Amino acid sequence: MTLYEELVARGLIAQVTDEDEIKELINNGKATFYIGFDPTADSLHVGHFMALCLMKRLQMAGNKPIALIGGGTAMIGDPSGKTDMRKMMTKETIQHNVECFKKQMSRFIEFGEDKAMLVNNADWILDLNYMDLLREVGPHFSVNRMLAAECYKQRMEKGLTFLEFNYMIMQSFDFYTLFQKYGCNMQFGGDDQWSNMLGGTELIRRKLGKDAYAMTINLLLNSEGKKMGKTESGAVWLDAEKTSPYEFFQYWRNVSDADVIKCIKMLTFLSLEEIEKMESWEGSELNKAKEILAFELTKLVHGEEEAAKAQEASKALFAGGGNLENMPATQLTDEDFRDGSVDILAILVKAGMTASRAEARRAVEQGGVTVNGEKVTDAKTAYTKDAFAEEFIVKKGKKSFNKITL
RNA sequence: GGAUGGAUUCCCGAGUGGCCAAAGGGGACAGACUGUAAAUCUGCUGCAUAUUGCUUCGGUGGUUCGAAUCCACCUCCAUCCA
Repeated sequence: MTLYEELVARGLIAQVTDEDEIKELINNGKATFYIGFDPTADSLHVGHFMALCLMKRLQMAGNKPIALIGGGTAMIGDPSGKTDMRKMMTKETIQHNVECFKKQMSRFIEFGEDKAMLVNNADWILDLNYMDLLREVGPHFSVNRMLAAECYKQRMEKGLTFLEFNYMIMQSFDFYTLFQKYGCNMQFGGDDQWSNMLGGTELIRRKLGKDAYAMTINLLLNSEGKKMGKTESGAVWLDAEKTSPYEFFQYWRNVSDADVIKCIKMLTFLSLEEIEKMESWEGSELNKAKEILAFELTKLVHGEEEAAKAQEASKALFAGGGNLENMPATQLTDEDFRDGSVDILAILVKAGMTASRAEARRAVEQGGVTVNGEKVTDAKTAYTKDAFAEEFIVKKGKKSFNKITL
């Protein structure tokens, strides 16, 4: 099976500019391709992870990857897929994020001579001269056509500033620059990047009369059509400090039936034969597939050891028995004790299980809180230090656990 | 620059002087049912040392016994005209 065929089988490919040519290039390791990552936060998320996996797959087939960090484009903010204007980030924040991205990326992709290359578009975007740029690339963009692009269409109702409007031009300029500097002939990205990427291939064709190609991968959407990798409290981060391996594991353990196989195909490196077997699983059997998904992903992101720990903790909590060592834990301090005791509400808040005492009270009143398996019915229930000498496990709802220690 | 319409709680959206911590829907959270899934039903949804107090309807001032609601100025957004 060729690489291209595998990508298709995994449901990764969304759109391509020239299928035959792209097949020829990537199957034979002749592509030098880039994927852009705008440092909009201080950690990568699942979407980035997918792109990095793609990079790896292509690299294994002999293609040359360039990871581009958008230290320059982040100054503008990509309007694609956004309904509202983005807050402008300060230069300091962007710089900080760039550093975080670099660190995290090097965990997934090997950079160096004859390996992958890491570049930052701040290096060529920041020093651009407005007039020079306008004269150089301006004539090659038709405003009429840009406005018709899908990524701007959505914004025509809500409003689009000139700043954001320029994003496509800068991204195109990136491709144009990499093409000349490093012979980069392909760009990959999420499907929401399609119009921006086409801008680049067009610019290269018009300015240099050469062909460059673009290919987008499907966004990871759940069966309801929403982007995956998001929770109520924000994105599922790859940084263990922001999303613990346990939380990360749980996120994937809890995907809905309809999405498991798709996630395994798109995100893991399990062989297609193995996945094919899982596709016949039905009903509660799918739970096995979810466990595999959660374990494989946690392993890729946090390493095998952390994945095993997370799995163990999850088993202990949900199936009973097993090792409780690795469940989320909270340590109380003297300040948490008032007159020698802490009440249950304070514990829930301290453990981050509820946002406020009022919310904690509601959970207790509705019968959603247990301590060591016993339901707490009175919100005034308080504990002295002695209570924490033994194991003290609070459970809120069905899935939220925390071990409380002194 | 001009005209018009807007900004309400996590989101959408009602409310045009007291009965407003603010309808309704969505989401989130909790309960039942289940498989750590989905669907469905029920409850719940500003905060707090809690028969009360405090903060919140874009911002700042003002009118009033009392303002999300009235007035002034400002900021931002949309549509049309330039």
